[in-house]
Amino acid sequence: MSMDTVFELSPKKVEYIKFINGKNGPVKTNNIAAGFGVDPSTITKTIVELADEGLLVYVPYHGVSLSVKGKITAEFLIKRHRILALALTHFGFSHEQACLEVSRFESFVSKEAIDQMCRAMGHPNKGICGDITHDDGCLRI
Amino acid sequence: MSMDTVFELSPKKVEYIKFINGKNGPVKTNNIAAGFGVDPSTITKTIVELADEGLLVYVPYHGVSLSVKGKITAEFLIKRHRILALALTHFGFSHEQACLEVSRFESFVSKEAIDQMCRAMGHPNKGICGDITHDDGCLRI
DNA sequence: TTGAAATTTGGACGATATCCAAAATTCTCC
DNA sequence: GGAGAATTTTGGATATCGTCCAAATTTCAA
Repeated sequence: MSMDTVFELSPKKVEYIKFINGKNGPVKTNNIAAGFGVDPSTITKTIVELADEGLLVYVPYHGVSLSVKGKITAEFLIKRHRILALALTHFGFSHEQACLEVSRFESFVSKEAIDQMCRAMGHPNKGICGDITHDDGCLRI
Repeated sequence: MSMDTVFELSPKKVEYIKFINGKNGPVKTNNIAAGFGVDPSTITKTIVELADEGLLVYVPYHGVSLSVKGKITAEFLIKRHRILALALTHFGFSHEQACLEVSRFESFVSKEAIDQMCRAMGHPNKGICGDITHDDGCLRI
């Protein structure tokens, strides 16, 4: 996964990363599975992939946490969601409508586009489903 | 395919429908295949699916044309692209940047969202890659 | 009419996401 | 500390999407 494609996660992976980010400490497989109404084995398979991509620290049978890279990714995913939803409110969308609509397509929007929109909106701090933070979303180790 | 999901076409199908829309008369398999740099058999398989969905009139070995439903769909797809690209220019995107970015995610944006954005922009007639037409995108037969 | 070109068919693959059943592991309680 | 319960993983299967290749079919053109 190159620098440019770091955030090209599938929609489901995006949701899982955000879910894990919203929990404290290691998250159990059944917890995620229950959160999305899917079989635990589905979660196991996906978290193994996310761990292989370096986004999760996975201890089999004990749960997952975000790696540093995963945390930075999660922060970008949240910012992306909030910037896009905020942008839609500029077109008269209600908060719910904006959130719902953005969830349909956010996974396919590039970091460059988000940066541009963020800049154009003057780096807003208030999103419609939470605050917006402004690190640059790039991982340097 | 219900009324609500008429426009839930995959990204590739969206591209193929737009491509066929841009040609006069029946379009040959090799023409589409060359346009996208894929094997002709890939096109055959996809156009059979689009014909099954009622969007194309397909005469094996002789080419495809848009059905009435396909034409209306194509017009919506084009409008969606142009409305979204125009919206991005409001955030400082260049025309090329906007077009390119929209092509990443347009397939996942609902008709309702486009209607809302179109309304908010005052039903603009000038898009950035062509004019915008304002039928309602619903097929009634 | 016959060989070349175009097209379709059938089979395969990889990626994504899902399920189920069986095996493995961990936990809990006595 | 052990036995049974709960959790998790593994392995296999399915489905969709988009793709390729090789072989068969059909059409076209000289």
